[in-house]
Amino acid sequence: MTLDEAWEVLIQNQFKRTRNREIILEFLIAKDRYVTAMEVRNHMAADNPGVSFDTIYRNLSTFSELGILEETELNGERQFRMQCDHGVHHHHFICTDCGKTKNIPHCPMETLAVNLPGYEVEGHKFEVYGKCPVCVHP
Amino acid sequence: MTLDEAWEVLIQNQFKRTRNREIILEFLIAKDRYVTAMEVRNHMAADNPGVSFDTIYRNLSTFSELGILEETELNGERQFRMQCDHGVHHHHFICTDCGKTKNIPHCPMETLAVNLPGYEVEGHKFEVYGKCPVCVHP
DNA sequence: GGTCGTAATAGTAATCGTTCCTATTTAAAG
DNA sequence: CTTTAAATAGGAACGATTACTATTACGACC
Repeated sequence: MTLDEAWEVLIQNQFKRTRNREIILEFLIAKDRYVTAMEVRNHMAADNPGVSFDTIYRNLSTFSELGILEETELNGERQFRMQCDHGVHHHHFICTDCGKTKNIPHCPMETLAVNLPGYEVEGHKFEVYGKCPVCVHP
Repeated sequence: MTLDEAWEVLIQNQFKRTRNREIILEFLIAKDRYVTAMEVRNHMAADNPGVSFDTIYRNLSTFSELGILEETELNGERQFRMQCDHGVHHHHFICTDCGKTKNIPHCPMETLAVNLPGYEVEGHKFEVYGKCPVCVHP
């Protein structure tokens, strides 16, 4: 998702255009991988040393709810990355070294739901961890 | 896994037979679902009100490393349950109401690894969330 | 451009789960 | 029974996240 597309969603939902949000979005677009709130804070500190964690978490959560970001939980931390594939359902391989992700378009639920009769499926999580080709050969 | 099987593994690895461990194991066998450290503590308090979280986490971690327990991360918390299927690789449906789990013997990695050329897969996580048949009709 | 109402924020405190530390206790081997 | 190392209690410390409140800033309207 591009910066313009993200702002379009935000403005459509009556959110204001602030410098903090601009910096957060630019950072996430540039990174193109899962980042922590702390990483966002460290990057923001250059422009706004007094930024509050409240601001960071509130905005990241908002972006996530609006589908601008994807969110996961890794090593006991919330992690965020730009929405890829324009919101089309997918999963990720996540490199445990550099954090880079690779899309996995295939979803295991397609072939699995039939095996849960009587159950009401609400969601699922599928992630593959390991080393990406770059990090395999250091 | 039964209590006897768990103790067999522990004794083989030179761990001592303590009352704390007995209570933790009995609790987990009785529950047959993912539980938090806090739930373990609350149950232990009846027998041993002064039990320390250090003791609980240390033992749960030990059990997990020895394959006596399975561990996952749910809602930002570590959760533990008895090893099922005698350690044969599997996944879980987890009921978001009662916490009960249902085994999913099929693993999506069987059909997927081929699509990650050059990548070194180290692990994966696959969980399905929703309501079990009992919780669908309250 | 100025004013106004509300969203957004900074700064800080509080919470929660987990881990660390150290003196004491206990299992179990001799 | 003694001995010794493992196990534990109790509490402090930690890191991530959330909550609170006074202040600031966006942007709609005039």
